[in-house]
Amino acid sequence: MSVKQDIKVAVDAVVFGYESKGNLSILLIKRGIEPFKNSWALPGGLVLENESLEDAVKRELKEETGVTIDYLEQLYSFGKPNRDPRNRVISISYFGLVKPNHFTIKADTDAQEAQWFSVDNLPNLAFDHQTIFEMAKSRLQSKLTYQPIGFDLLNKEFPFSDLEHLYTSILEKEIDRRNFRKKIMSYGILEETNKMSQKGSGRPAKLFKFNTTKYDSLLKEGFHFEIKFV
Amino acid sequence: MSVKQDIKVAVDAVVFGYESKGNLSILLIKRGIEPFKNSWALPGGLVLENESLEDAVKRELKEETGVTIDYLEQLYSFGKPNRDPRNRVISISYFGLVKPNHFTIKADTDAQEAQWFSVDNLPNLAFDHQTIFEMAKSRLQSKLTYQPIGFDLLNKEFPFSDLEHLYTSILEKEIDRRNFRKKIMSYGILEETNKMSQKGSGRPAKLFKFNTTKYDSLLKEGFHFEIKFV
DNA sequence: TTATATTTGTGTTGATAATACACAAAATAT
DNA sequence: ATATTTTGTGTATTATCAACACAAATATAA
Repeated sequence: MSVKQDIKVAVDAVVFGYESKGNLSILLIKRGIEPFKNSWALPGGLVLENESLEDAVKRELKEETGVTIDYLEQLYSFGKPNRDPRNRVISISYFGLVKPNHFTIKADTDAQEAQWFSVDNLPNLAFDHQTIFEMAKSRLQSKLTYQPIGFDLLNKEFPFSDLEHLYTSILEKEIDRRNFRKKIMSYGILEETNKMSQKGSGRPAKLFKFNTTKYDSLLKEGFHFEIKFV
Repeated sequence: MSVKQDIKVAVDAVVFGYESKGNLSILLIKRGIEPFKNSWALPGGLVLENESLEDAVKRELKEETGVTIDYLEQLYSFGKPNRDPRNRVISISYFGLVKPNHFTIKADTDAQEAQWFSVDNLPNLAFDHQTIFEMAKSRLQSKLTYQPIGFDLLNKEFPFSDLEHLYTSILEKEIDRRNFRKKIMSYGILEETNKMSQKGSGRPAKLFKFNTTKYDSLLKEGFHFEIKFV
């Protein structure tokens, strides 16, 4: 019983960016063709015959947005028969993070419009992209608590308070600043630089950087990153 | 630049079963055709045009093994260009659990051979199925610690020690029996029956059952299941 | 220039949860 | 009847979590 199968395979990416003072955004592109022409959608597209899924996402992101991705992992695969009105398309979705110094959009010739949208002010999204976004947001929230991915949303050097604000705004919870700092510091994965933050109203802050090497070596010893809240 | 895409979409399932005293197994089928003819492989196959991914897994499992699944979730999608030597096939893999009273294999007319294999004595697997299995095993190990899925590997009523052995053998770690029991009991998700285990050499044990309703209501109050170890 | 507002930086204490630890009771097998 | 296996249970110590407030450094406004 061999059935001729005609299913298209696409990838889509939910790419998060974070700016100081609680502004979490994702990258969207404006569709140039039907269906959902002129709607906003997640960047992505069909996988080519000879590229891996991850290569496909990276290529599409480059073509459509020009943004350099700092962290990428597979999210989930969506395959309901009618998620695309034309024909059957299954989409393997990816979860990405971008540091602020990589925010700049330079779309290729392929260029539809690409733009950052604050997550709490999203336009209507094409296809089932709203569902995909929601899963990505919830993945982001839960990952923050057991993996130090927050640092992939901050520049290499950052004041400690940026990390605080990142956690409170993304998890939508208050934290005790002293306990939070004590906890993070106790892990020894932050390295103090001798620089200070410049701008800003208030006392200047020391800049820290995340020490990847240290984190990796701790992992090998069975270290377990975990941030719980009130 | 529209490229004609010809990629096949398949599903595969890593289905775990657990028997008393530390025997963790997965379901495999013997392939009837090339490539990898007569090799063992994960149950699965091509997705039909009009069925969802999850329906496809369930159908394949029924056709190929006849086993009733007690827990099913998506695992990961594998899409390297040459994972199938014939043509490009991406596989959406699933993670399943089966209670002992559903172990019996009754393969359909479709029937290749199907069989349970102890996880520490697996044959060589077709395609990249070894990789898929390893990811599933590691998912099982980590899920055990933060979600009460162990109960989907036990019959409805079970002696407490079955749960103990399940944890120690799957996580390959020793536990303190008293502390483990104290912890699980403190959650109030186990209900005591008035039955006792019969067979077995040693003191008979009370039988418990997992109270799904209670667990669900606790979840709503922000309850967080967690089992840590030495 | 003085006062006000904003943000950074820091310790201690009490409460809660995790860990370490051993032996008697009930059954089966010899 | 004796030995073996498995179940069932409590306490004391230690580590972690949670609650809590104020001074120092700078920018802004009066």
